[in-house]
Amino acid sequence: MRAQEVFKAISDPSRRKVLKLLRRGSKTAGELAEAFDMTKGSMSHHFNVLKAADLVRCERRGQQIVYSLNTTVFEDVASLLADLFRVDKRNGEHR
Amino acid sequence: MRAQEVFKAISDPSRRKVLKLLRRGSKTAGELAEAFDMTKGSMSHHFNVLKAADLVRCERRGQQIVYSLNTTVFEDVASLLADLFRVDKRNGEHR
DNA sequence: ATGATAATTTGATAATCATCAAAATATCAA
DNA sequence: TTGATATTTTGATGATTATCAAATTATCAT
Repeated sequence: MRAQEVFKAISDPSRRKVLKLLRRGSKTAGELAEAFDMTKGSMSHHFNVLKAADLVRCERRGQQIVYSLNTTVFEDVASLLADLFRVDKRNGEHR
Repeated sequence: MRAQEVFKAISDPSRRKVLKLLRRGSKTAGELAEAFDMTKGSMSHHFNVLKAADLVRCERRGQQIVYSLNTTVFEDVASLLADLFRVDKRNGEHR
């Protein structure tokens, strides 16, 4: 997993909203786009960022493309965060 | 806690490196800056972003300013992430 | 007060990012 | 194959961000 791509992806509020919408189950690109006040082109850009971070999966179903949450990445992100905040007990405070 | 500011803050590799350096204990602005290939002014900007997100605390000690990790935010971020990925069991998949 | 050191702030510039409108691709249905 | 629908891709633009150099603030020591 690329920390860079994951953190960048979730740093945008629109993309976090997409993730939240997907918690209830998969949705088509159009259904997701309806929930936003921006063009489908812009939404598609956000989908790409989320895909690059492997936070969502997508699958074509006829004319539409169905997006779903990739929950397997969650553990990776969680441990990465834990790592970031894990205090090293061996060394003390600054003098 | 502001999700926006926290996620933006940790989306930058330099700032994540600062957090990692602080795991071992507090450090002065100068000590932190030494570990990077950029001016102290730029580092100061990054410190400000981390402070705005409440990820670090700082305290003046004589001529220097000592930064330290604020671990209390960690739980907030963790639960925010968990929330983001929590799958809602009530509703099924997309038809 | 003066000079030295540590750090921040400011103003400018270059790079990245979000967004839009329009064009392109893919699938379906007639 | 033609038209309609769903989505993505492209090219351009404005906004945000990272960075630097220089100016500023704060503290200490003399």
